This record gives sequence, structure tokens and C-alpha cells, in this order.
Amino acid sequence: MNIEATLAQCVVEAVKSLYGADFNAEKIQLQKTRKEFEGDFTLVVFPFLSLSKKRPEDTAQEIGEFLKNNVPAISSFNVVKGFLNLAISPSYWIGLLNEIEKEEQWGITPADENSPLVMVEYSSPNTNKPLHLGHIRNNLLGYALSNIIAANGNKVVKTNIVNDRGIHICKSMLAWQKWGEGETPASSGKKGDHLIGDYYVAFDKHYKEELNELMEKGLSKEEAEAASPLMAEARGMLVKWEAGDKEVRALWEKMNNWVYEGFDETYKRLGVDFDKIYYESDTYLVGKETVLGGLEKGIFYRREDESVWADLTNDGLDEKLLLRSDGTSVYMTQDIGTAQLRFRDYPIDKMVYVVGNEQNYHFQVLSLLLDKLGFSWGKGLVHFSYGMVELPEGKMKSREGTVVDADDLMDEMIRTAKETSDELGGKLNDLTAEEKAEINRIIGLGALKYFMLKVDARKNMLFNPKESIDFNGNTGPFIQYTYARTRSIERKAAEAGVKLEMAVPDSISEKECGLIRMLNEFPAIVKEAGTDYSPSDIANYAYDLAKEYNQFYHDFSILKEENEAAKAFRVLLTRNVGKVIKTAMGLLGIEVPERM
RNA sequence: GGUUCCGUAGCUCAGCUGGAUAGAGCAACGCCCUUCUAAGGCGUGGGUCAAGCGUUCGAAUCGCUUCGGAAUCACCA
Repeated sequence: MNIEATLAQCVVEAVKSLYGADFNAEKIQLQKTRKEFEGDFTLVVFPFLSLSKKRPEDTAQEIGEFLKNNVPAISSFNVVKGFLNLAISPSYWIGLLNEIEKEEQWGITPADENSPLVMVEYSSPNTNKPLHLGHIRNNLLGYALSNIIAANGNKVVKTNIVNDRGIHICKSMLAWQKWGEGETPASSGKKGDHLIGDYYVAFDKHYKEELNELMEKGLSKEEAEAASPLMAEARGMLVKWEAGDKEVRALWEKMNNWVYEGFDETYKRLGVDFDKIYYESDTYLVGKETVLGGLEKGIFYRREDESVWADLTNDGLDEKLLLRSDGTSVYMTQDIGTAQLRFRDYPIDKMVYVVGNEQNYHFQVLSLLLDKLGFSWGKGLVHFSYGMVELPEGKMKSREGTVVDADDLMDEMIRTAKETSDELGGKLNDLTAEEKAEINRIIGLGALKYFMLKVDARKNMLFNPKESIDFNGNTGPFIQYTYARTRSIERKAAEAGVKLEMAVPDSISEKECGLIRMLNEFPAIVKEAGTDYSPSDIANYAYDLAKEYNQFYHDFSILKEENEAAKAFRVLLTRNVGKVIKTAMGLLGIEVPERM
């Protein structure tokens, strides 16, 4: 049992003994003592006043005395207005640090055979263009979230649903056929996803030209769109695809595979991966079957024009189309099919969808539909809804060329990291070029990842490519730097022959107690991040811990401490701060370098 | 128009199951490298927590209203 739980339990006993009343332990307000006051934990006593029928100060005094007499870990207390500040004895903190040292995975609860299975869907790209900044946020959040859920004793299956079919990929295919002259990733040296993206853009360009020509001939915009031969050809290609036309399917497969090779490279660099990938070309027909099954059971209904609908008016929503009048499926149908397949493949207890907040309504509907169709996890599905990434000039628009490409951005981050470390000079001079490049990669990506993850996922965020990525202050590199420092201290301590088993000093400073208190918080932070689905909590904790350690580093000598027990203790503390930083960053999918 | 989300320092963001004088970073200015990694530390300035009303011992936090911004309400995905 951790110290807070112990304290809360004792407060309940105190209230019982002093005022003869039972107080709900969960309603006890025990918080970290603010820096300007003395103590480690603060009990807010206002809630007890109606029981004690005394002034806040007197109530706090009484409870404080009771706690001091009954909890050995409490060394002293003081009362400020209605706040009871409790100081924990250094010997307790010393003992706690030694316990943390023994834990291989402090703060992590591994899964076992009986753990619930959580499936996390993220990434979900279209195959007609390369990944961009928005996908980066999605991928990083999805990956971090999976780690955090796994760290809370769940089995996790990371999954990706690839939107590999539809009119958009037909546009790329058609453009490639018309103007590609057989270009391949190998012949052009382009990444496959970029190559296909270029043809998607080419289609759009020609299509617009065509529209302009038609409109000059006096057609309205709508008429021009309807009359466009290019668009008609693309639609024709989609029809052929649906009919299983061999030639179209072969081209489709060839071009999609180029894209997948490109995606794989990007995913690998980003450091994300999947346990199982689904393709919409495999799931959309299943969705159709499932919907027709629901129709037979009377869950859905058919209109006169043969389209199929779900009536959700009793649930406070509208009616939702599931099959078009021509029998083809819509987005929702595909998601139902994907759910069906997943349910067959895995004993899913909980499903988490990492999808942008523009689809909040969609997932509200999906949850209801899955529930009506009998999926046990349908009602409780989690739409991890994250905000848009905005640029200084507004939203990203692919047609206006304001999209920030994922590959380009990663290149730029790593290049900036290299420039910065070159400027700082000499620290890594004894390393090989490969080792330096690896460190710069870790730092550049660390900056990017931390920047994306530290922000509350629900909120829209602003990304300024020129200014936003910094390496100072509340950034990934700052935390990585702090880790590198702890490793350096450890290395030097080992050289100097510091023996950690001697780390039993008579007393320790407030700053050291504060650091251990922060380490003590980590398991609770991980747990909370797991229930609230909030990677940003972990990120902000890692920063706070790193900042605290940096201050400690400046204020105290570690290896120059003359008292052997105190020196060993500081090294032990350093070691465990490093350990927790590494674990926290690991949950976020951010690597930490041994040196930088 | 209906629904949902957001509004905290010049900028980017924390804090939100109600608690003490609202916190960081960036930017600006000043100090600290013969000292365990200066990608660091210390300091100064910077706030009507969008506005108003309510609930309460106590509101950035909860409720209502207003204003401002965003998303969504497709036989697009």
C-alpha cells in the first residue's frame, strides 16, 4: 500500500475516533503540499467541519495529532488555516527509494492470461497519398495509448484499417495510366506513397483544367462536373474494380503495394507498429452482409428506393443510411464489417478507436449500431477523439499545398538536431559518425513526438514548423538531456566505485524527499493515464520530473559529496530518476539516448 | 438552425472529481561554465482564467446565459 492510501485510511480512523463518524475514504482530499509550505502532503479539513463542529484550525490540529501518533511515517505536521500539512520522515523516503530500486518495472502492471483484451485502432490511412502531419499526431497518440493501456495490465492488439479502395485510388490509377509512362518507385527513386500521391494531384490538376474548359463553353460548375470525361472514366474504373475486372485489380494491387512499401518505411521511422492490419477491400462486403442480417432481424429497415437505414431517433440521433439505393456500402457499413471481422478474429473486451474529432458523430452512431447488432463491446467502445493540427496559416489543405509531409518533417527535425548538436560542439566527438547520427535521430524524433504528445489530445493544436519545434525548455530533448545526465552520473559513479548498497544516509534533504515523492507518484500517473486515455499526463509528468532533477543536479554535488552514504544515496536517486524517465518516455514511444 | 468541443500571460500550453498568493516553456531583460553534460540553473517584468449571473465557507474548475472560434448534422470516406 502506498503512502497516500495509508494516510487516507488513517484519516478515516481519525475521524471515527475523534468524531464518531464514518467518512468515505474516497472523499478525502489529500494533495501534494505546495512548494511555499512545509510538508509533503496536505489534508483539506473543511469537509470535516460539520462533524467536528470546531474551527478549521482546531480540527486540523486534532487530526494532525492523531495522525502523528498513529502513523510512524509522519515526522511532523503544521496547520495553516484549514490545511493540515503533513511531513513524511526522511527514513520513510529512504526506504521507499530502495523499494523502487528493486522494482524492475516501477509503475508498470504487466498483463496475464486473464487480462482483458483491448484492441486499439489507429493510423487508418488512405492509399492515395502519403502520410502528413495529422497522421503523425494520430500515429503517435495511438501508439502511446497502446503502451499506456498495456502498462495497466491489459492485453493490447494494435490494429490499422487501411482504406485501400474507392474513387480516390482510382483517380491515382487513372492518372498513372494516362501520364505515368510506366514510372515506378524504382525507376523514379520516389517513395511509393509519394509517387501515388503525385498522380492523385495530377488527376486533380487535369480534372480542374477540364472543368474550366467546359465552363468556358457555357456549362455551370455542376453541369461541368457531371459532364467531365475524366471523372466518368474514374467512376468507370471503380465499377470495373467492384466487378473484379482482372486488369484493374492487377493495377490496383501493384500500385497499392508501392504505397504500402512507402508507408512501412514511414511507420518504421516513426517507431509505430501494428499487430494486425485490416483492409477495407476485405471488410466492406462483410459489412454489407452484417447490415442485411440486421435488416432480417428487424434492426434496420428498407425504404421504397431499396436503400437501408437505421432509425436512431429513439436514441436522440437521426436516421442513418447504411446501404445506398444501388446496394453499395457507405463508410459506416465498412466500419461495421471491420468490427465483425475483428470480433471473429479476437475475443475483444474493449475497442478503442483513435480517430479525429471531426468524426465524433460517426462514432456515436457506430457505438449504437454495434450494440444493436449484438457486439458486447459496442456500447462501451471508446472513440479516442483528438483535435486537428493547425498551421499558422490555418488548416492544412492538400489542394493548396499547405500539407506538412510526414517524411519531410522527420527529415527536417533530424537535420535540425544535427545542426544544434554541431553548434553545441565537441560533446560527442569521440563517437563514430554512425553513433552521432543515431543520437541525432533520437533527439530529432524525440522533439517531434514530445511536442505532439504533451498537448491534451482532445484539443486542436497549433504547429508552427519554423518556431514550434524547439530544443530548449518544455521539450523532448530537455527530458532526453536530463536522462543522458543521469546516465553520465551513473557511469562516473561506477568508475569511482560507488557502492549503492551503502545508500543508507542518516538523513536527506527536502529536495531529495521531493524527488522521491515524485517517483512515488509515477504508478498513479500511469494508472490515471490509462483510465483517462491521456498520454499528455505522462508527458507532462516526465517534464516535471526532469525539471526537478535538473534543479537538484545544480543545487547538490552528487559525486563530490564526501559522506559515502550520502553520495551512494544520491547516485541511487539519480539512477531511479533516470529509470522512471526512461519508462515514462518509453510509454510515449520516445527513445532516450545514453549520451547527447 | 440542432448537437458536440474549445476560449487561461505577447505566443505555445499545463492546472479542471471545487481548496492556500493561477503555473511552465518560448519571446524580452539581467546574472551563473578553471565546478559531476550550459540542449542547463537563478532572477526581473508580463493575468479581469472570454463576459455576466448563480451554487458554496471557498470557483479558472460545477450550473445557467451571452459573446467569440472550431467540428459535425451527405446515397463523401
